Amino acid sequence: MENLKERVTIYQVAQAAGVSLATVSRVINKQGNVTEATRTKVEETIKRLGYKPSGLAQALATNRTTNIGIVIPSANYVYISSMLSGVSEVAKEKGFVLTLFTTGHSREDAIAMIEKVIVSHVDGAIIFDDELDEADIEKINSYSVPTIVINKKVVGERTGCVNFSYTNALAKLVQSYYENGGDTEMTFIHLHNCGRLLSHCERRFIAAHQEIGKPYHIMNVDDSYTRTYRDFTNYFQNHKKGYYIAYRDSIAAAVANAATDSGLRIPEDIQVVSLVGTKYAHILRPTLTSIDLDWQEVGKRSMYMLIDLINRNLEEKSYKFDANLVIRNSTKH
Amino acid sequence: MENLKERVTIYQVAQAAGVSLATVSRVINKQGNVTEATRTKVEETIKRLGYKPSGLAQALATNRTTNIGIVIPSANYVYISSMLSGVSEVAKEKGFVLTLFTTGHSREDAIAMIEKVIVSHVDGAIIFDDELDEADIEKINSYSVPTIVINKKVVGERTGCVNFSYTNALAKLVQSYYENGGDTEMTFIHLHNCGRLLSHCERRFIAAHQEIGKPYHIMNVDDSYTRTYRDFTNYFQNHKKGYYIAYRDSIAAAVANAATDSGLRIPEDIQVVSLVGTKYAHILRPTLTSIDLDWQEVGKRSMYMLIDLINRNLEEKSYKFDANLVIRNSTKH
DNA sequence: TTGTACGCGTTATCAA
DNA sequence: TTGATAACGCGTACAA
Repeated sequence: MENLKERVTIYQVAQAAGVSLATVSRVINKQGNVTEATRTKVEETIKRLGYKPSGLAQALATNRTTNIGIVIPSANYVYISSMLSGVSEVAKEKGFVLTLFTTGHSREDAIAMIEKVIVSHVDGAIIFDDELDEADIEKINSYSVPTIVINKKVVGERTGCVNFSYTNALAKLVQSYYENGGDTEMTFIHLHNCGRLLSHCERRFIAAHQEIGKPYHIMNVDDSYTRTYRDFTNYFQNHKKGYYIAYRDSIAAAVANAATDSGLRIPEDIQVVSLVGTKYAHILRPTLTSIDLDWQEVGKRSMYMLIDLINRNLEEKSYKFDANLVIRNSTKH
Repeated sequence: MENLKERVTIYQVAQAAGVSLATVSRVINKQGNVTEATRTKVEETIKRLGYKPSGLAQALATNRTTNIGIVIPSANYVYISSMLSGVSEVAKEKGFVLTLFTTGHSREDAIAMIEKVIVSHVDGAIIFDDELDEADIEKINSYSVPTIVINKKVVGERTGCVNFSYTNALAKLVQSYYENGGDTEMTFIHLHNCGRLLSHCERRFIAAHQEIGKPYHIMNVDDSYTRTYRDFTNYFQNHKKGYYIAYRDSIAAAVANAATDSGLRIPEDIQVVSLVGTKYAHILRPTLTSIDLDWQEVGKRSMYMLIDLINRNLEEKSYKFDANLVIRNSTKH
């Protein structure tokens, strides 16, 4: 209420400089039609009074906030912060500021965040949250805030999207595994409530096995390095062979470390794959076979597309990133 | 300009509901003094028209944005995003939204961001950027936006701070190294332009050696896993022993991996320490001796303090986190 | 080149 | 319980 009470307004500047507030406004916005004399006079008083324009009032008057809303899961995953970093870099370059809307695991929460985005008057939004379905996207779209949706195919007048070929890469992985004489059954590590990307992969994993009539396993684990490490350490007491597909590097590392620490060899006894690979996939030892994607690039591209969307010159409203399977030391092939 | 053209205003709701806009405002803000009949009537039209209040106009009228500005380096480090994650969690719990101001490596850039923070009318700010000095903090303070500064001792009427005991932990590390019969010289890995935290540590490292009259090394490296790995791989051709102190996990891992891949043993030949340890310090193999700090907790605490500061009931304006030296497998002791 | 007056979408203070 | 009306701080046609 009172934390900004002494804010200097444009009106006070005008008065102190002996001009009208319109003139001050012109000086601020560097519009022409101001004498060099008055310009310097105004600028001097601005300095002297320590005047800063109110972004709020400017935004209200111009209907532009130079704010971009970004909706992401609150989970502190490396690939998410990489993406954010990419978005942030481009936003900065283009003079935008990012407002963060983090979602929890529930759909209600995600919807509540969408509401906040609408209320917040952002110039555009990037949405990366698996809980939202098309109806929700429709909603934000109906308020005509330009939106780029990540990992969901949806385009519209004011909507574009960025997608990945994860499931294809995964299918290829499964296929080549058996073509190369894979002998033990593959196990997909299921995490509860970990979003659409993972569940799509799981479905594709199952489908790929059904197509070729091979048996497979699904295994439930908590989304935590520590607990997964503990669970697999127990598990490896009785299981000395296996091929495990984990969601992300930390989970895969938990499996790999549990195996190594249990005296099993990678990849001879145990093979591990990380679905969402980050730079840690090649920093960790053994290095992890993973499906790689430059998430920073995903963020950048999304932001570039959003800016084009805002300026109404986005040609291709859909973009697809290739996720590449990179074989490293945690698998035989 | 036109991306929000069809925004429904409170006035239109009032007209459609056949009441005055004051009444609508009361309904929105759930203030009493509204008949149940008119309340439902208004709420119905709000639904029907899909009205959403404008956060901008609300903020302008109330002088409260429910936005918190957070100034952080653009570097995509794990500890920074952990911190951000902590801030974000508390912000969400308390009904605030985060606006991100990322700074580059230059001081000018950091100052420009401070300007933006002031313009943006946030209710408070958390500043975690090593480029800023006290004069800059003074400045933001003079605009009376409540501020929590991380990693810089500065308190004031509307300013608090959160600090760490990194340098103490580092001094202890050096001391105990020589007490335990450390034989090879210690090498501090210097990164250019990597902020105050690192340079403070470096100074403390040097001082600790000078106090006990021991020689030491400073080594320059780029702030990148790949390049550091490459440089050390070359370096280890001619150096078969050493104790290296790196800024963060990735850099330490680069040294450790380069050593291992060059056929050297850790910790027998090469010892490595990570200054800013994150969860990867114990995921990586060998596990890294590091100075640990719960950065998420740092973020949380900062946000809690900021909220208290905003509400004018922050008792202790300075808080210090203990950074703990954790010995793991990358060092002998 | 400069100033006047109105609009942006709310909240809040008074009257009614 | 309601409804005018004045802020909030700024941008901008239009007039001077």
